[in-house]
Amino acid sequence: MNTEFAQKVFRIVKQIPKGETLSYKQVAILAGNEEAARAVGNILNSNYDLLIPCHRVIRSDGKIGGYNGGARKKKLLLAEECK
DNA sequence: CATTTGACGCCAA
DNA sequence: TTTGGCGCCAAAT
Repeated sequence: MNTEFAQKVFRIVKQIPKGETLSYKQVAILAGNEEAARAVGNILNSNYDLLIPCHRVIRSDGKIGGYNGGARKKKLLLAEECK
């Protein structure tokens, strides 16, 4: 990475409270690039950081989207912590 | 260095 | 409402 954008993305996603979910677009906006929703997902995927609750980041459509460990697991994980 | 890829998003049929 | 297609960005090839 080494890019400010990626850094912001990580910081933001890390700060997502338990039970909260943000869309890639929202993260992109908070990161400073509203039109970088795609890049956000790409960054999380390329830099899967266990310190980052990327499972809290979903699509703006409300769909789960993708996940390194499987979208299914991600959904279950969210349901479990949102509890 | 140029091109493709991909965990997205929005608009038009 | 469900598809398809286009546009966007950063990272990987």
